[in-house]
Amino acid sequence: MSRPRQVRNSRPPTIIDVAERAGVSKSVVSRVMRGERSVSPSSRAAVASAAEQLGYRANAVARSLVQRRTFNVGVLVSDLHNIFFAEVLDGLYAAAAEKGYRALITTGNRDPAAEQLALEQLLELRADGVVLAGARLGASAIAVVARSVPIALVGSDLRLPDVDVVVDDDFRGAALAVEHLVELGHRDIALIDGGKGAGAAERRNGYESAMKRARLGACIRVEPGDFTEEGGYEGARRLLRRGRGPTAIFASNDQSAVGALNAIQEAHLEVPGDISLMGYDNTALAALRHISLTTIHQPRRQIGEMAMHAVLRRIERPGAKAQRHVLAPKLVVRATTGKPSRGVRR
Amino acid sequence: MSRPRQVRNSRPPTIIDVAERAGVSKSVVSRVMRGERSVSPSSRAAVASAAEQLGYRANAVARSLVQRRTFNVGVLVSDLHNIFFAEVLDGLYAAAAEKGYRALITTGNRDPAAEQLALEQLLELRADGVVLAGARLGASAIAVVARSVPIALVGSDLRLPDVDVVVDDDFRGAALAVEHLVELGHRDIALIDGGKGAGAAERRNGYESAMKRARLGACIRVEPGDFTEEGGYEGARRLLRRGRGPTAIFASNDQSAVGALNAIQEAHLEVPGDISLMGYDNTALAALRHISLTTIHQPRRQIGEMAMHAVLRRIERPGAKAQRHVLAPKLVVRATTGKPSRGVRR
DNA sequence: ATCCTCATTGGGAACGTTCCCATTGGGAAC
DNA sequence: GTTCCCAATGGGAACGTTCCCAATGAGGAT
Repeated sequence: MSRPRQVRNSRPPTIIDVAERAGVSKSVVSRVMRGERSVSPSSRAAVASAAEQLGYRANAVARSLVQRRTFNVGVLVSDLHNIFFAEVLDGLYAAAAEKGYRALITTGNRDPAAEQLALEQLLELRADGVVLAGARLGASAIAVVARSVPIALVGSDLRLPDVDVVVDDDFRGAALAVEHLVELGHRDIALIDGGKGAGAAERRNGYESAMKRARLGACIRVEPGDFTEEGGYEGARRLLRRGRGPTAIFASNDQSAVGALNAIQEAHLEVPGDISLMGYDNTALAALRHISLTTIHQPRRQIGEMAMHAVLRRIERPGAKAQRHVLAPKLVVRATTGKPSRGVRR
Repeated sequence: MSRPRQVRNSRPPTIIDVAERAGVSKSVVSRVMRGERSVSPSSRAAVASAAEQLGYRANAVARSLVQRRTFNVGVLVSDLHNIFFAEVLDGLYAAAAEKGYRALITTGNRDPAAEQLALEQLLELRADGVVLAGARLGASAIAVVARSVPIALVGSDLRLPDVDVVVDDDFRGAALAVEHLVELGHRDIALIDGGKGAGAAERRNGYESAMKRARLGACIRVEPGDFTEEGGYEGARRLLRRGRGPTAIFASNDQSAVGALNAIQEAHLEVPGDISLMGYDNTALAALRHISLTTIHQPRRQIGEMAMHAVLRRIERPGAKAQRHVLAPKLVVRATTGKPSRGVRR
């Protein structure tokens, strides 16, 4: 009685299988695979052909174990729905690839507990470094992790020891917006706030400070909001309801600007004829010709690149100090801003 | 002369360090960590406290090596900028977590060569399975990989052996759109095509077939497009330029519908008063109150869940056959569709 | 009292690499 | 012809787990 035929999807070939077929030792195969040069041309050819025939693929798991590093950098993104992070990820990827690392993305879906778990798993996988993009994680949790692995933050401006931070200068960005509107001749410039959202506080401060600098301190008006379309809509409605509405609205992000746009149209006002509108972030939304929103651009891709560079730098030089990197925003003028109307409004 | 003090950031603790401190063997520690129950309460407590004190974290790399599986499922996303995939990823994640796996995301940034490389790396990392979401990879490349690891496709409807496929029934979805418009009384319903985009061909076929079924075969008009805003804009402009324009435009995706919306407004036509407009995908764009686009919804999250389930199923039962899973789309009526105007147009 | 069972424990092999060190042999230098 | 050097090679240890098997001993059944 014969054994059942071995149907097993035979294990993937190892370095030893390749060595046998090529008639060399495993050391030689290893050297060829790693591209070392102290291998004779004939061995090299034999190994290459044997590997090809067997469909050999290096086992990164075994390699990571012995090298005690993975060349993986974990990226924890709070929210993949937020298009803002897509471009940050591009930068992250590109910078990692350039230095021979891979970026591994996970997400906690805006849930702090899930984020904590995801981070934990990244560490179990022995990621050489971690980038937290917009993480909702508590500062203490981050501080703990920072002791065991290089870590960089994007979006959240926490000041922790041994944690790199990459942020856009939101204070300056908001000032740019105000300056643009002032230059056009606006004085009654209202802000729709971002509440507790990332960067909201800085944007509010930037707005207020720029207004004061333009001697418009008396015109400061901050309407509550929350970075959502709904919030922008409600905020704008409240602003327009009051007796003397502003001639310009600066929404703290594009999303809420679009909401505001809606409220403005419902009030039968023209943009920018009757009222000017600005957003922040320069998302794809703002670029839609249908919306064509004047906004502030953050160098998203560059933010990603810098964050990755920061982590890689500290991976390769364990002693190096973490830093705070601040990037400059840019004004993007589109169709929603113009000179204030002198005529009747409302 | 004393040696320089050991400044080295001492290696992370291993199972052996924990064992020593707890006064048991490494086997016991391993058992506690894996939650096995044949461990005495006292040992369990000792191990737990030792691990806690040392800040021990299991090394997934070592575990994966000996178990010859990683509990990782690689997810290759063609484009993180495409919000469509965000929700698919949610489903993917949820389904993986539920079964004790993790999803690891990578991307090729729409570049086939980069995708190939990313896939290769996923396999080197020994992912137990792979999900390709909207991959631009060639069928032959996928077929090769499918021989060594369970793989599922989302978005691209390739029919390959040993490859699970999860797709929305785009044919049916397009028919839903046409039926909705016909019900409202439209006859001249034009399609703005999606070119070579994923699902475009099926949507076109669904449109044509539904038109014929409604005895409107003579009214079929397919305008070239490419799933972009620009393409939608140009397509709509061409449609409106002709003598007798359609009373309804069905754009093959939301993005191009927004472009079309723009062209319509430029032509000083009202939506839906003068002309009705539909999109496809029910993206966040369509939901903006400012746009409020009638569209076809794909069960994105469910698509992700099914793809992950398919892969996990074949990971756990290596013999299992791959399948093709087709999900049903849904009509979402918003503000851009209405009865055709009898009056003058243009 | 003796045997058996079962829960608990410990030790060693294995996973597939890389790294280090020793060995080999051929050619250059003397 | 001897010595030396260096390129090329091979073998073994190590990485940190899991898994398997053997050993131990307590307690129940006889």
